[in-house]
Amino acid sequence: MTETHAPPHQDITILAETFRLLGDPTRLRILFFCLPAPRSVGDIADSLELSQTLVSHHLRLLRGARLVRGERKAKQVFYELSDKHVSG
Amino acid sequence: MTETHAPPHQDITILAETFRLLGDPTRLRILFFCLPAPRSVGDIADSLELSQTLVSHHLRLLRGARLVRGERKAKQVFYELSDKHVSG
DNA sequence: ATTACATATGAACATATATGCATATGTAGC
DNA sequence: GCTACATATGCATATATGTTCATATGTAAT
Repeated sequence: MTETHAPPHQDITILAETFRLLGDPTRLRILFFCLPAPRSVGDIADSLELSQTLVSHHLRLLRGARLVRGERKAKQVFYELSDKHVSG
Repeated sequence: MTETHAPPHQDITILAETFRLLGDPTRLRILFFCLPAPRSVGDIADSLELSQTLVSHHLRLLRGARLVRGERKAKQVFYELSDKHVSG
């Protein structure tokens, strides 16, 4: 029985939104970089050779979609993927 | 050993491009609709209440990324997901 | 050939989005 | 308090992108 019904609009919306966020090379690089371990904004910017501002902007979007989580340690904020089961 | 190296630029580019294409609700709906069985352009347009032109444009993008494959049967063109192992 | 039907293509346009610049906010030490 | 460092935010902008309209291409029947 290969019956399949279209997913409800809301699911489609959320799915598409998630894919859209993953659909940018800069954001993907940021995500991969944070995959092994939490990284500070400055570390991300330096390592990926991106401006601090740009990284912050992208992190905001990723945060908004709960793809990433930021934790403050003194002056720095370390970001990690919010789905813990992904990074192990 | 949780060592992870960043994927090469080309892989990132292709991945991001794929995600970008999936990141639009209309295209997602089209893909889900073609998931159970090949569908003609007209069928897609009617069923999803989209203009024929719009469907064609989106199908072109999906074709370009080899996410979808179109086969002509007389006047109609039927589209299916190109990765056969997905639909089974 | 002409007509009808199905799909594709190109141009135009309005909106979305990525990026940079300037600046604000937060944190710690003097 | 002030200064230095790290991150975030708002505005401006150039480019990308989704959609529509008009039209072209392809296919089949008369």
